[in-house]
Amino acid sequence: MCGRYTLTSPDELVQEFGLGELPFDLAPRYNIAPTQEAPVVVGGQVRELRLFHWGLVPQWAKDTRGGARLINARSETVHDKPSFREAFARRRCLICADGFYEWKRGGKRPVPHYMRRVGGGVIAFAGVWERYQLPDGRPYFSYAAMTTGANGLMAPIHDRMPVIIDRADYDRWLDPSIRERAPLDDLLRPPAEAGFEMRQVSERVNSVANDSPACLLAGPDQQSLF
DNA sequence: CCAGACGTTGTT
DNA sequence: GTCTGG
DNA sequence: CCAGACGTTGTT
DNA sequence: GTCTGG
Repeated sequence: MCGRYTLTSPDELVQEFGLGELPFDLAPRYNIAPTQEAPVVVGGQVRELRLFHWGLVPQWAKDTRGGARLINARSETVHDKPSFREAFARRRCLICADGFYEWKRGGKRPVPHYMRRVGGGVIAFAGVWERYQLPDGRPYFSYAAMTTGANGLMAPIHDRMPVIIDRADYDRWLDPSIRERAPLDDLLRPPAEAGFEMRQVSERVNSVANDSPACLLAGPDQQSLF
């Protein structure tokens, strides 16, 4: 689950996360895919926007590709999986998004759907990140998106969805002094469906080469945007 | 002790 | 690196 | 997540 | 079928 998402209005990140200004240019994105770079918010003294690669590479991995590249982390088990345990305890982040895709399977081909806040708006996924050392000594930063069970809106499409952190909980999720699972448990439940909307979208999104507003055209007739 | 896995998803 | 399996 | 490749040899 | 790339 959660293998593609959007960040169509990056300018909203400044206000949403209380950043001074964007530290780099961000183009609107309609089809963010694993291995690509995308912005996340990390905590510490102050919140900071960073560009990390989607697909967590553990420090022990032989390289940054292949099987040791983890795009999702199950919230139910993240705290004791060797690949995620330390990242969950010490390196949590907020993944900057404003919608995400899920494919409904069972027919002859998977049908893409898109969930967003009603009318749009920033969505922060719960993430964990890692710093990997490349052979030449440079760091490679990466992240994984936490998943949880589907809420009522998602259930007809798929049984998993990303963990979504409410604005009021940003500080707690990012707080590096919290290293246990228990004080974060209530943040890892399926999001309330109120305030979200979902609908079928264009199969254009299937190909990562397509990163344009056309990905969001309503399916199957693809005649209109939201 | 060393060797080998370490993850999620969906599908069967 | 750390845990599990043999 | 889906799309697309998946191989070697010898010859140019 | 399975792996890699984006």
